[in-house]
Formats: sequence, C-alpha cells, structure tokens
Amino acid sequence: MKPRPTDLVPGTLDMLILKTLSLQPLHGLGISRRMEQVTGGTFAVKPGSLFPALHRMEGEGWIAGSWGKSENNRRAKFYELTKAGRRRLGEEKRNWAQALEAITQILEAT
Amino acid sequence: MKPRPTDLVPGTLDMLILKTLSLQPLHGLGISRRMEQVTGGTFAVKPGSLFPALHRMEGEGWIAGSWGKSENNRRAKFYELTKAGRRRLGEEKRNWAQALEAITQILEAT
DNA sequence: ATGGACCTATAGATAACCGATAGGAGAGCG
DNA sequence: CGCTCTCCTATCGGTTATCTATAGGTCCAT
Repeated sequence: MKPRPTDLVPGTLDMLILKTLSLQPLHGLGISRRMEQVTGGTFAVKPGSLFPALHRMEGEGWIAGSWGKSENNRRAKFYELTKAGRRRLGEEKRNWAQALEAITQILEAT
Repeated sequence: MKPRPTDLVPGTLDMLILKTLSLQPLHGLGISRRMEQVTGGTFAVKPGSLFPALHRMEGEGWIAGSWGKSENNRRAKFYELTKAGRRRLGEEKRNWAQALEAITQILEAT
C-alpha cells in the first residue's frame, strides 16, 4: 500500500518552492516533479496552487522567470532565485523552525 | 530578548487543542494558557481562533463541554476529549508526521 | 493533420485564522 | 450595597492560502 499523496501544510508552500529553486532553476512543473521525487512520491503540489504562488513571488521580487525550452523542447518558463529570494528563504526557514519547535513541545507534553 | 509570539501554522490548531485536552479537561482560556506555558511563552492562541475551533470540534463530536466553575470560581465551560476525539487526534498526528517528513526532506535536499 | 502529452494559466469555492470587540458574572473593597 | 476589576465566553468581518476544475496553446509522433 503506497502512501497516498500528502496535502500541503498551509503556509509552507513559498518556503518549499524557494528552497527547491535555490538548488537549481526550474520551470513550473519541474518544481512540482522535483518535490515529488525528493519526497518519494508522497508529496504533490497541484498546478492550481503552484502557478499563483509563482506569480505572487515573482511580483514580490523573490524569483525571476524567463522563457526558454524545456528538456523536451517545449516552451517553458524557468524561475530562479533572486538575492531577495535568498534572504526571504532564510527568514521563512527561521520562522518554520520556531513554529515547529512550539508544535513539538505541545505534542510531546505530558 | 525574548522570542516574539509565534504565529500558528494553519491546519494544526485542532490537533494542538485535542492533544492539550487529552492530558486533562480544561476550559477555553485554560487551554490557551496551558499551551503558552508548555512552549515557554512563544505560542499563544487568540480567543478569536480558539472559540470557533472549540465549537466546531464540539459539533463534530470530538470534544464535549460542560459548564462548571473555574479555579477562581467563575463560570467556565470545561471541555474533555470524547472517544471519537481520541481517534481523531491519532489521525491528525499521523498526518502531521507524514507532512513533516515530506517538508523536512525537501528542506534538506541537496 | 490529428491525437496526445506537456506546460502554463485562471476562476470559483472553501476553509482557517486573526484582530477587534462585546458582554456577562464573580470578587474584593469602600 | 454599589463600584470596578478581572475572568471567561462569544461573535463578526476580513484576509489569505490552497484546492478542484477547467481551459488553451504548443510540440511531437504516427
């Protein structure tokens, strides 16, 4: 029985996208596939969540997109992290670590 | 410099309340104070988030409330976990663990 | 040239949380 | 008794983020 796809934890999508892009520039569906691969298939970002997030973050100046060709020679928009995006990723990771600690403390309370 | 209050990670509130109530029945503000205490003050649930959640979960049959007197002899509604609530808490913890693993994998990818 | 896979994109609905605010009820004090 | 303070519950409106569903364009293979 294979694990069924996990839903997103709301509020973490930006961080996960930024982190994924920090390793290499990717186009939209490439990001989604990379995440799915890294998590062994348990995790999927749907297009309807992904693209609005990309547009929003491009508007914020955290990522920059440029049109190119995908591996399969299709028209695709490649995104890469900007300097501001790198800074933002750092902030989000700190916030996440802090929230995670609080949640863990509550879950492990006796 | 004490850590400023962490915001809630959306989607985890039910689980945190259920977990807190699984240790002992508490009234609304008691839940909030208990969480704040356990996390060393970094975490606070605001009334505007807490009470709607309590009512919703009571409607779902996960918790049961009964009127009583607080430590200070004030009118207070004490909530305790039902059997269904215990089951629900188990599910939420499993989902959380699964989501957490996926997020960690992405954050630690190289 | 036709069907299918790939990639981007938007719209509508829903759910959850926050900030602000209100108000009742007991306690302590003069 | 009457006043005020604190405790506790409660609701409203707004914002934000994600999901489902859908659409459209483009390249490739047959």
